[in-house]
Amino acid sequence: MGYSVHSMNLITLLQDRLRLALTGLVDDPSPYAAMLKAANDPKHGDYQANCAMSLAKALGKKPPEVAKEIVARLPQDDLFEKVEIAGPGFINLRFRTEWLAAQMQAIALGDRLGITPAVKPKTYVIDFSGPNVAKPLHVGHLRSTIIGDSLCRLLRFLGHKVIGDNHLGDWGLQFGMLLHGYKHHRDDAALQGDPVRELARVYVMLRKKIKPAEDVEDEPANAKNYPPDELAESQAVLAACRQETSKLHAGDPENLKLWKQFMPWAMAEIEAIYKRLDVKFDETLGESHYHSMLADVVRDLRAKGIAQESRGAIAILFGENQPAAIIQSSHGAYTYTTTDLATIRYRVERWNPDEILYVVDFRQALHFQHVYDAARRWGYDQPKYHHVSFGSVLDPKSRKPFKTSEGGAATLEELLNEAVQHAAKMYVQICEERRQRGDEIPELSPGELKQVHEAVGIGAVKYADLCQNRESDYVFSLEKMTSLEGNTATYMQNAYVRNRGIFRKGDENSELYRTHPPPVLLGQPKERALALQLLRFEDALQSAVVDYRPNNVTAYLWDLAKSYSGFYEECPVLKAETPALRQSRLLLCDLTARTIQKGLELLGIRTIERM
RNA sequence: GCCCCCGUAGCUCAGCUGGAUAGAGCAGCGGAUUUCUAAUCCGCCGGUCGCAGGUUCGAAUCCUGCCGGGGGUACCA
Repeated sequence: MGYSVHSMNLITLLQDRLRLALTGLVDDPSPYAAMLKAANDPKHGDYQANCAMSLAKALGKKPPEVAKEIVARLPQDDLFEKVEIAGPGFINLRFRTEWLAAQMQAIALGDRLGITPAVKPKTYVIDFSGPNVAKPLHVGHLRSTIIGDSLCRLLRFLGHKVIGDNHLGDWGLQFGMLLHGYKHHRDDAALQGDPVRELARVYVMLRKKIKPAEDVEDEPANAKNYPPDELAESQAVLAACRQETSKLHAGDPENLKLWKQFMPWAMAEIEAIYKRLDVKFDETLGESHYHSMLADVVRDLRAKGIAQESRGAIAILFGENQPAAIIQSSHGAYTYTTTDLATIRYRVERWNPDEILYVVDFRQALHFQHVYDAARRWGYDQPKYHHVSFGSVLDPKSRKPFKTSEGGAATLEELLNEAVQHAAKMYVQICEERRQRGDEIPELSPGELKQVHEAVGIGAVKYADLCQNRESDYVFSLEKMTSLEGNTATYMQNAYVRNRGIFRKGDENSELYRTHPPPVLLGQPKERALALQLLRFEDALQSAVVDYRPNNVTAYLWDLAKSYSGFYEECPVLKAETPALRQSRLLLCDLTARTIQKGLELLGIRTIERM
C-alpha cells in the first residue's frame, strides 16, 4: 500500500485538510480550520471538527447543512475510514487503521520519532535559574531551573536555536553582605576548611541581623516590633553592607579582589547541583557582566527621553498613577531594571533573538511589564518578550511558600538527597516484596544501583514540578512525588524498564525494529489506540512549546502510559498468535519505549534500562 | 486605595483561543487477576466548576459585579 508520510503532526495535517475544504466557503478559513480537537470519546472518532456551528450563522444556513457541505469538500483520499456528522453539527473524523499502521512503520525509522525540525527555526534566549550566588540554592530555585531547562530541550529538539542563559545574581547587596561579614565576622579556621560553608554561615547571620531594618523600611510601623537598640544596630549593619556594595560597584580594589575570590567558592556549590540536576547553560552571564554598561544605558535612555529625573532619581514613567521604574537611585545606584535593559540590548546585539523568555516567579510580573515596555520604547521591539511565570512551592505545613533566608528550611541539596534516599528505601521495600513472591530480582551492581536511585529520586522531584500547570502554586510532598502510583516519574521510568524487559526476555534486538521495521497490524482496538496515541507526540510537544507548558508533555506521557497499559493487558507480545503479530507488537513496544524515553529526556529526566 | 492572579470531587490537581454526559491521581467501596513485573486491571462512590447576573444555538472557559485567598504597588532583586 503506498501511503505517503505526510506530517506526523496530526493536528496540522487535519487542519490543512479542513482549510482546503473551507476554501471557497469563507474568506479566511484558518480560524475555522483551527476549531479542531481530539475527540474525548472514541465513539466520536479520533478527531472532531467544530467549525460548522459557528460558520452556520455567517453563511445563513443550518449547522448540519454546513457540516455536510464541508464534508463533501474534503479531499477524497485514503486518510479517513469514516467521516460522520453528529449532534448539532460536529464533524467526526476517524483515520483509516491501515494508514495509522503505515505511519508506525514510517516513524520507526530514524531517531526523531517522525518529528521533523521546524521549517522556519527561530532563535530563543531563555533566561532561567538565575540564583543569588551568595546563598545556597533552595526549593524556590527549583522551578525556574527545571522549567527553563525543559523549555530549552523542547525548543531545541523542535529545531530552534536556543541560548540558555543563567543570569546570576552575583553583584548585588548579597555580596556587600559577604564583604561586610568577611571583614568583621569571619572564622579563619572555618574558612580554611570549608570556605563555601563559612560564607553561607556569614550570609545567614547577616540576613538575620538586617531583617529588622528592612522590615521597618518596608513599613515604618514595624518599628514597634523591635527593641530600639537592636533596630539601631540592624540599621547600622545594613548601611555598612550597602556601603560595601557601593565600594564594590565603584571598583574598590580590595572589594573587587575579594569578590573574585568569593565567586568560585560560591559557584562550585551551585554547579554541583546543576550537574546533579543535569542542567546545562549555554551562557552564564550574571549581573556583574553588565555592570560596566549600566552608565551608558542610563545616559542613552535619558538622551532618548525615555527616562527622566523624578523625585531625585532617574526613572522611566508609565503614565499617571502608575508606578515608575527606577533605573538609577537618588544615591546613584543602578537597579535590576537597569541591568535587565542592558541585558536586552546585549542579547539583541549578540543574537538578535526572535523571542526572549524569562522563566521567573509570578511576583515579578510588573517588573517585566516595565522592562518590556521600556525596551520597546528604546527601540528593541523586534524580539517577543515572554514572562514565563510560575507559582510558588508551598510548605505542606504552613501552606505558604518555602522560606529559607531566615530559617533552617531545606536547601535544594538536602531536598535532593532526601528524594534519592527515599527512592533507595522504596527499592529495598519492593525487592523484599518481590522476593517473598519468589520473583527473580535483577542483580544490579552497587554503582548501577546508585545510578538508579539518583535517576528515580531526582526524576521524581523534576516530574512532580513539571506536571503541574506552572502558573499554579503547588504543595510540596516528597511522598506523593516518589509514589509508584499515579502520574509520576517513577511510573514512567518503570513503564520504560518493563518494556525493555520484553526485548531482553524475548532475546530481541530492538535496533532491528528501527532499521528494518516490520509491517504493523492494528486488529485489536488497544493496538489501534496505542498507535494513535504514539502519533500524537508531536502535537503534545507543539502544545507544550506554544504556551511554554511542559505539563502538556507529562499529560501526554501519562496518556501514553495508559494506552500502553491497556495494550499490554490485552495483547500478548512474546506469546502473540503469529510471528507477524509478534513482530508488529514488538515494534509498537519499541516505539512506546522510545517515545517515553524521548519525552522524559525533553523534561530532563533520565531513563534506566533496569530497575 | 489602585493593579494582577487564583477559587473545579474529601485531598492534590488537570481542563479555560466556548462545544457533545466536567476529567485524572490519591483516599473510600466492590469485583477480576498471580503475570511479558519496581507500575495490576475494571467498575462504583463522589461536583450548584466561589456567588449573582450577562453575551449565545451552547459557558468551568468570554464580559460585569460581589465574596474569599494570594501577590504586586518609585529608589532591594
